[in-house]
Amino acid sequence: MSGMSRRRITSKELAKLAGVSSATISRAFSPDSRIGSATRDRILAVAREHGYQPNAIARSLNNQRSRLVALVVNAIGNPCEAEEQQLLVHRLQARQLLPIILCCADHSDRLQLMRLASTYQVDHVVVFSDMVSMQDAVDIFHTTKPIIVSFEPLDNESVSSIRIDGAEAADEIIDKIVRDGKKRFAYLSGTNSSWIDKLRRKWFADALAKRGLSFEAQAFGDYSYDSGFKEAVLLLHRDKVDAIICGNDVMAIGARDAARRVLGKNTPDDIAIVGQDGIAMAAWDCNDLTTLSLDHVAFIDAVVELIERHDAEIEGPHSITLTCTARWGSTA
Amino acid sequence: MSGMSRRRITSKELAKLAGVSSATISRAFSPDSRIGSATRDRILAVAREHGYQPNAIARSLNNQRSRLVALVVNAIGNPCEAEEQQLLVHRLQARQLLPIILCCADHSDRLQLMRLASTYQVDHVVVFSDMVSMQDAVDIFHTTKPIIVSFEPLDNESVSSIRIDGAEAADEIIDKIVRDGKKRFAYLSGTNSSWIDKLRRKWFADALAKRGLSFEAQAFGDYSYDSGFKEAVLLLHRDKVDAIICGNDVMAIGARDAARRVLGKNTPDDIAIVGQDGIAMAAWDCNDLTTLSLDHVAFIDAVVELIERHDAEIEGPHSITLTCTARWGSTA
DNA sequence: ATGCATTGTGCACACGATTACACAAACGAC
DNA sequence: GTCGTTTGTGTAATCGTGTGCACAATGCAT
Repeated sequence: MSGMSRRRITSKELAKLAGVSSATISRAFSPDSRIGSATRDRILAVAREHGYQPNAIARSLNNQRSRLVALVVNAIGNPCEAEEQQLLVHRLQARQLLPIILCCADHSDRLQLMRLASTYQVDHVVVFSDMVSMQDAVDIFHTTKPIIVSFEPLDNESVSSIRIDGAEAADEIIDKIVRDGKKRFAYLSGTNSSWIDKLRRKWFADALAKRGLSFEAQAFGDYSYDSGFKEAVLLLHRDKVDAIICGNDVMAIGARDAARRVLGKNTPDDIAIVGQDGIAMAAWDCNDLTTLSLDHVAFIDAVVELIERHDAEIEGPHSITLTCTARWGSTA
Repeated sequence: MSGMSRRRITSKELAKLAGVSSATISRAFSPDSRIGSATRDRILAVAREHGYQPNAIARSLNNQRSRLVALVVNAIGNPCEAEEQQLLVHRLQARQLLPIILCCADHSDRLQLMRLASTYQVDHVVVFSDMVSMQDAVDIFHTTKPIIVSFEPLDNESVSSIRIDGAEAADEIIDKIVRDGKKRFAYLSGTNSSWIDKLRRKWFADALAKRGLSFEAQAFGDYSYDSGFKEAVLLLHRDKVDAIICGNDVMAIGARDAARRVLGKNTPDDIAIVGQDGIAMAAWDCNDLTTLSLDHVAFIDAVVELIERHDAEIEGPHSITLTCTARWGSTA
């Protein structure tokens, strides 16, 4: 417990101190290896005394297993992903896996960043971001056996994926809004054209089509409050819509604020606003959003299940489908 | 570009393919090493063709430098830290450093988690969380030379830190509220008793004392909207306060909602509510919070500066002080 | 032509662990 | 007492790079 020693002690040095060979040190730290229990106890005691812990970098090199997991995300701050990230990080930590965050803000260095991470021999890759092409991810991480991804289903033997189905819930929501008398719908996308965005838009477009309607206008934001606010002003003013389906909850809050503040219109009477994701903030009293909600716990359960399959070296990709539900607030 | 090769190619194999020794391969990838430029170009071409990239794990073992950075945080979702995390991650990535997230939710395994990370020979440690004692961090990471931390100043030769000063801004805010006629103040803490919480409370307590006032009540939340909501109900109802200083912005939003919803009181006339952090959400139209704001960019600049000093092996700890400012909204 | 500095490359070892193999000791069965 | 099995430990190779040292080749000045 001297705490002052600058350098980390190595297994060979500890071996000398304990009067054994370095192989025995290693065995003392591997639960299922042949070693006398007296020897193990003595070694662990000496190790504790000198603050020894096996070097995970060296172990990874030998093992061909780093216990590192790359998480590819759009952003850290944005709550639409944050809740899932938080859950996943906890689950990984419980399994003694360490998450490396790859934050892919702008396109230029996304690939370079992923290449850097692949260099660290990560055991798994979870792609949360809809900004990165799955094909790119596969090309870069092809060495790490199959890849765990989410959202985008890719016909590749080495990719497991999670599919999301919100068609039914979207239908319920559209049904309610149409019955409330709204006629002119707009879709406010979160990205210019990502796979997940197209999918979500289709759920609502299909529900409208079923009733002989379609989107009168479409706008593109960037998943942020500010973009929701700005685009909503245009949609309401220029396109005279009375219902806006937003790509996520944060933009929906921005749109609601814009309607109230700039045009003096209130939900749900003058205008209907719908979010997507079902983040905690959407349920706050000041927001009370109607939203197409995904069960985050179930989602992360699915991710963890895929990772466990991968860890157990079960061959072949696997696909899990989750269903969204409508969560009702006072905005639609 | 076959993309089908299961195993990663090694430097020795590439050496055979390029007709050189593995040492030369290594040199081809090190910018400042003695190697013929023709040889380097040829090697890089062959490397690209076979998808070779040097193994960072092996390099780290040899280098004694992992280029990994441990980020110790309270939570990922909570916006009060998220903006800083996001900024820092980008800055680290730009320096080719990979962040490992340690999310310290409950106390039980915090230390174990940090020990696990220290095993990976991280080059730097940034402690954002006020839930972990700096002394623990120092004990665990003492091998990674000095530690980069934030907030808690610790008298330790191996710890650099960032100090935050919000006394003056707190004084401004209290001044305004007192001039508005508020008399009974409460402080709503974010944690039971963390170092940063005590510090922030003191800024406001001092400002009150200067005017012959003090906190009439104190409550403890957990930095969440729900805890802000719940505690505010008690403070307003039971303790009849008319001003609440909150430990962060999210709790302040919860408190504002509680005042409005449960007791029908509005800011700033009936009651004053103040947040801390200055997150983007606080400025949203629906919130418009008065808050003690910290310049996140300046803060992360400071963190990066400390990391750079550390990387350059400049000896000795260093301390940087940042000043908060008052950001005015309609809640106080 | 000789001496010396510079450049380019290979050899071999180090980094710190894990693990197949070998071997000694202990043990039980007959 | 002998053989076979189990148990515990050491030896040495291995994981994939980086790098000090040695050495050949080249360039340049005299």
